[in-house]
Amino acid sequence: MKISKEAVQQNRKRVLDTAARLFRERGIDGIGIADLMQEAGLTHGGFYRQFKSKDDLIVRALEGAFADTSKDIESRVAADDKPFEALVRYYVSAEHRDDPGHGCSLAALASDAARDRDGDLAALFGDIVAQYITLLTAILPGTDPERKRAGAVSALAEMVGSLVLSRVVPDPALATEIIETVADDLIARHAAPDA
Amino acid sequence: MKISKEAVQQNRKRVLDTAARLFRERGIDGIGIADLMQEAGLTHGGFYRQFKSKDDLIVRALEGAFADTSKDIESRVAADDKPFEALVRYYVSAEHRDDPGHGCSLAALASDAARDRDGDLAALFGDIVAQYITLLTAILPGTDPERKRAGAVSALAEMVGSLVLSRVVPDPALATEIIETVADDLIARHAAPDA
DNA sequence: TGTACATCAGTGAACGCGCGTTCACTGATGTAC
DNA sequence: TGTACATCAGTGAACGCGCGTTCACTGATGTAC
Repeated sequence: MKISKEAVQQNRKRVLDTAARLFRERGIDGIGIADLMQEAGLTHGGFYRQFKSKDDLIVRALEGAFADTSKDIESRVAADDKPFEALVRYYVSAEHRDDPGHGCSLAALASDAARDRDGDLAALFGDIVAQYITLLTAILPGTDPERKRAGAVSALAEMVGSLVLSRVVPDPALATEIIETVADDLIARHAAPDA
Repeated sequence: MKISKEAVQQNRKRVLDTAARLFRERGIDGIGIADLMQEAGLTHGGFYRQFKSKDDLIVRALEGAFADTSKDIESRVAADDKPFEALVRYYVSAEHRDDPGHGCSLAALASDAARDRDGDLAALFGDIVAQYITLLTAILPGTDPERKRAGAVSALAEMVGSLVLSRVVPDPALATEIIETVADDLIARHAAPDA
């Protein structure tokens, strides 16, 4: 059966959102087209009328995932008079750690993306890193632009690293210690403008 | 043909070393038993006389990988009068970034390991994280044990994060900036004992 | 506005390939005498 | 020390399964008149 134009758009969006979540939760090789389409309420046969290939879907879905995360972050940061602190508390948190499907793609898929260096995925992740650094540079307290950018780079590394480590550690006490220590450390370190 | 006991041990070690390198270079799903055995100079049929399954190999190979990395680190750190600085320069370096096959398993496979939370792999990675933190706590300058441990946790997050980010970024200038900024930042931050 | 028909999003069976795993076989090793 | 034989690491073909992808088909939509 043919289907209305609105239904087509809804279905496409549902597939993209489902993919964005499942790729982050299970890894790119951890979810197949058939299962993915079923979770989106469709059958696998129709997939190739919407996307050129699985690789095509991967890039489009993760572009969407990053756009969503960015919007999330910007709305939280804009509403706060201590934007850097707000960002850290949001990013370096048990909630973010425990919900990779709706969190930062960088932390969820970085080692996968690092492996196809020449692909579109690496290009996308490179852009994501650059945008995070720009955002962090903008909201870090301080006046010296060079020091702010350096602070942004090392803050991003520490944020992403803490999430990755906290996710890999099975011991809940250690996982919690990592999150709390890093969040406190980042906030304390950047509380005052550089003197 | 049967084979001498020494040859058996050599073959087994060659398979383990090859696996440890290829898993880190290509990811756990990025290398199959047949290709792996061929790279080790054998055929795939004999694999199951040495290992129970691919999962069994994964854990044993990465145990070996971590033991090798530990030995590497300890020899460099012991030979230096500024052990923390030596560790950072070794870990957060372009050489380490460009040779994942002989580098830290945490940075190479963290997002993969994070996904099978209940498996033996997660247990192993949890131990690795705990050991890194213990090592860093021991070699960090300072006297307050609590502050040293907190410094170790956030230093580890920053080190692992910088490697992961630097590997995912295709732009060489940005990749270099990440490595250099983080190494300098960590060393500067921990140059003096806590006051 | 109503009717006839072409379009095409989605269905479900099928294909080909690569992977982890199994198995009958080989022949050098190492042991028993 | 030398000989006969059992062992078993490694070989290569084969199996079963899941995956990405293709394709003939369906039938509601949207268009042409």
